[in-house]
Amino acid sequence: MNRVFKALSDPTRRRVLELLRERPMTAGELSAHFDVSKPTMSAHFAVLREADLVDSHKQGVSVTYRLKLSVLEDALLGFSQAFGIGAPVAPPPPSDKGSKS
Amino acid sequence: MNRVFKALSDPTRRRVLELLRERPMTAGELSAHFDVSKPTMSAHFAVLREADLVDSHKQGVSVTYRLKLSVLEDALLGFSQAFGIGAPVAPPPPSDKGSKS
DNA sequence: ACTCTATTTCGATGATTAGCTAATCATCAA
DNA sequence: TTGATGATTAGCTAATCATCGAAATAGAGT
Repeated sequence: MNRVFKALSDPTRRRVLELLRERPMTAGELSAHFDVSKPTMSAHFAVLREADLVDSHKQGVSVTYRLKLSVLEDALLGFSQAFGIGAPVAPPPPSDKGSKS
Repeated sequence: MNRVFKALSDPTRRRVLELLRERPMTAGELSAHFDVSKPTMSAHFAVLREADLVDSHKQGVSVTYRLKLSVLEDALLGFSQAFGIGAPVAPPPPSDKGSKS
């Protein structure tokens, strides 16, 4: 859990997570959004992987990263609750009937 | 906001915030909970102050630290919402019946 | 004015981190 | 097999960080 907060302490990594929120992306695709070298981005990815905030799988020649939302959720919500902040809404069931998004 | 996450990235500082959640405490009182030197604790306090997560005021010879919950709230909730996690707690205390401070 | 006590500031040190370039690995198409 | 492309590893530097002991600052009480 410390690793999660450590991972979140860098703006570049937070931004990566935000990008990944939309859709899974490859390393190169993600890197294109930042003004740093590929190796540097690769290191950021490693930190995020270490924290279990993303998973990666190789597809042919490229590596696709995917956000593990539940891990982020658990860390943030867990911490928030310790402070009485956050009566977290149940993430999975939007408890809405009929309509879809 | 980056400062907040940086501040949160250290376990000692997170623990300090948790202690402060219960009640305001003096620097010495807080330090007694940790196995590090006073100067080190003082540095941690400075980081928390920088992040605006606590405020400090001197009372006689000692310094009392108080958690600024709303700042922590805004940071955590703001970030969480960007991910669709957490429909946070009800908005801050709607009525100020204490009218203290 | 002196002397406690509480806290912070002042260097110093070892560890970690983000960044780079160059090199390497892995996959795929000729 | 060669060549091209995507990604990571290796090796480095500079900056930041957590930590310390010692010294400086600030009140309170004598």
